[in-house]
Amino acid sequence: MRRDVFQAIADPTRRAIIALIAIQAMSPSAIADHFSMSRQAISKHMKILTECELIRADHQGREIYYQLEIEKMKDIDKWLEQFRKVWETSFNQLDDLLSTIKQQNK
Amino acid sequence: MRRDVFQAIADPTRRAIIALIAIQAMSPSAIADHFSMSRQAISKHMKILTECELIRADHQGREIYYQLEIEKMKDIDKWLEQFRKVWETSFNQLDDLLSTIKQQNK
DNA sequence: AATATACGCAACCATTTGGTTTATCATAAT
DNA sequence: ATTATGATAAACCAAATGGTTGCGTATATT
Repeated sequence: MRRDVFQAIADPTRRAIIALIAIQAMSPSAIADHFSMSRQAISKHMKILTECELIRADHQGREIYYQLEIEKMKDIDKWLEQFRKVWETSFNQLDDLLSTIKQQNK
Repeated sequence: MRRDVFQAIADPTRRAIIALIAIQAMSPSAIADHFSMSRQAISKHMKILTECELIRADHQGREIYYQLEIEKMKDIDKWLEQFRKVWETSFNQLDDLLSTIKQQNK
């Protein structure tokens, strides 16, 4: 059972959950109200998100407030970093220019 | 069959492929040499990456060179944007400070 | 003390995923 | 013309995924 950030954010429901609790910590039931899905299904998503440490559980009485672990989101950013170098320089435009020249010389 | 960037990068092999061809366009066979996996399996990954427009096929004779569509990678960056706001401000440190104060007041 | 609420776990199920092997097709080389 | 090479497609399979329902348990409420 693979359990990393990338697999976690692959599911659209989980991405929506992340966006929800980024604003404010929420209980599973409260989250479930936002989806047409059982509370148990949400619980499973919360488990996956917890396992890859994208969220943290904060027990308060019989309720559990899940909070986004924003630090972990940076993992995605870190992975993107290598590509950001490419798209921030104008390599692409340069490529396009070069192939245009090649075409013209034919 | 869902086919979006997030589902595409969920698989570690596909992430490795993306990193490979980011440097230089490559044929499926050349890519397959980097993995202990059949050429056909790589082809399937290329198909998925193509379907979500993360890569582009460049046919040259009987070979196909796959190239990263760097623009599409920005989709991930765009999604991250909303969270970047959170981690770039010092909300987290503030939270930590507040809970420390709460602890001390007990 | 009895009841209601919030939650997670287990068992189950259909579908998807990620690989395999075999077959087919197109281009290149002999 | 024949053979070799590069690639996809199809059929198949085990495992993972994403949901369900039913149940047990802890905490609140009455």
